[in-house]
Amino acid sequence: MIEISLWEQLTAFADCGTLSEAAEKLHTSQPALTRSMKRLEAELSLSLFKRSKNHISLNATGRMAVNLARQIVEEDRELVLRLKAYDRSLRTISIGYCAPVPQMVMTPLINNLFEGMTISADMKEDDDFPARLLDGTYQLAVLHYPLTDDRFFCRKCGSETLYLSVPPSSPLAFYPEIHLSDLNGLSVLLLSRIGFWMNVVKERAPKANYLLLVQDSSFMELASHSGYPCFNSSYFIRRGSTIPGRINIPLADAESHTDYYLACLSSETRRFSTLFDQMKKTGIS
Amino acid sequence: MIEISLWEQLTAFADCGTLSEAAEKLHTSQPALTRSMKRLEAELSLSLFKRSKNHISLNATGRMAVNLARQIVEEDRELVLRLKAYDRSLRTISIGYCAPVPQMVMTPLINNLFEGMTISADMKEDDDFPARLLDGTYQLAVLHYPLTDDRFFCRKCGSETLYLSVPPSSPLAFYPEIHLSDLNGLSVLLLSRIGFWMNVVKERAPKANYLLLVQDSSFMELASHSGYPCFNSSYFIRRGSTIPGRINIPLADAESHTDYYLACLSSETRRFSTLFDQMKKTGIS
DNA sequence: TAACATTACGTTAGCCGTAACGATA
DNA sequence: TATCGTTACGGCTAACGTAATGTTA
Repeated sequence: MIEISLWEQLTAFADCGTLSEAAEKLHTSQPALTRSMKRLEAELSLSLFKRSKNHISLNATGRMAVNLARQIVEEDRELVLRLKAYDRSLRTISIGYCAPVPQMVMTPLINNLFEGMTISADMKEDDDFPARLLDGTYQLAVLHYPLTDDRFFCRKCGSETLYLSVPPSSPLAFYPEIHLSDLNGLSVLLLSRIGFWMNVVKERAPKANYLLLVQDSSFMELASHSGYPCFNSSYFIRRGSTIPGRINIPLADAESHTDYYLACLSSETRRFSTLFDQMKKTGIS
Repeated sequence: MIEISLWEQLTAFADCGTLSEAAEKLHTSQPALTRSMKRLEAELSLSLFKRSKNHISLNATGRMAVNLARQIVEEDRELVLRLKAYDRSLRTISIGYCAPVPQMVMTPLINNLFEGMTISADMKEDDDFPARLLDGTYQLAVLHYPLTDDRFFCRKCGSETLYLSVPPSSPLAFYPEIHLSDLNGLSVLLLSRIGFWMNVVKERAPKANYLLLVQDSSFMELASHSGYPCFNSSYFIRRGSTIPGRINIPLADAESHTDYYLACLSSETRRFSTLFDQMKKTGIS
């Protein structure tokens, strides 16, 4: 069995061209390399080099050995990385959220159920969530569309409806319902981290002037003290926590309502079964 | 960079279940293994084992590590084998012959052209010769059918016709030509190593009683001193070296005549170009 | 003469095996 | 009490670095 370090020294020599240079690169001495290469040849019972009195170079077998050595050295390196990634994955749960409300609802639940684990949450458009589940970036995903592929376990876990929030003084306040396209040309307050909702509103009202706010507090302040329309959610309205002095007007667009779906890999169904159960009971609404 | 020996010791432990048993299997001591496994964990900065005071077993990360370790240990082992095979392939030319005459003609040529190399020759039915060229078992093949696939370089290199050889006293001697099927029911002398010809005669005269002889000398002795029919070849007849006291009768079957084709991998065309040239000039006939 | 590979040689660090220890079933 | 894993310790060898040697461009 040939040790990785020998293969590594061989590839270093191939990269450098001379033993001296390779020795420097490897932070070792030239004689040490000479001996290693001889040891390698001895253990293989193969000649890998053409030697003249003060020059050494690879022969055909040696060149092939370098090709193979590069592979196994790289594999050894990757093995360590994969193992560390696996180990980390045992201690962390990464979740992709397509919208803020599911995260608000689920975060305390998950912290409770998987105590001691590191929880990492992403919020973004959920186009690639299936791929992220497959490649292990996420262990859980909340999407606004169901996954039917049987590599996944997927269940509906709630729904949410968007409303337009305006002061009673606003011209929009007189309509019984509003189309998102009515916002074109208007300035609209919007939180920046709202996942797939961002796509919805930008697609339906592309010509609105969106005032993007990173912080909730800034958003609330502006919403409370200005006349700009903004969005509210059935989740907050249902809980009576609306923006002071504003009314919520239904949106006519079908896209303003969505169902949410919780998904994991089929192979991990059992690991997350309690979470799925709880979400079925409580649900997002 | 983790050395292969450490991975190897890990897999040995996984196979054996206890360090003591693994130590025995590896012809080393138990404390040595304890230290190796601790060193492995230290170099990875990962915990791979659940330890109680007098028991040690793999944790989840450890089990994953074993899976990966098995792979790389196996790859290291295979690397050595592949390298040795490659080295040997540089010093040897393996040739598949579908019949004895091409071998007789080409052996001196090849020994001459590739002096110092080990020449290894196979003789057998040439069904799988293309596959053998592709997988590297053969560098050259002589077939009785052409290869049109452009992964191969293939040229006609001669032909041969089979005759029936009988004493003048034989009842068969009166026919101007004979069908192989006429041999059904008769005893026929046959050399055992005749490649694809064996299939030809056994297919055309399946009910003949073939007296298989391994050695040329035995065959010649019996052919000279018995009345059993046997086969002769245009190659020998053309050179006047027929069996004493026998006549050669043409065979009516189309299969009694064949063309020979010399083939190598397209990628090796240049390496063997001189041989192809010489065979084009001299040819088998 | 500068750069390179190899050989010689003294040193040392790392690994091993034996022995002792502690824990468990 | 037998088995197992860990720790301690002393010894040894394999690999190292320095220095010297020889060769080539």
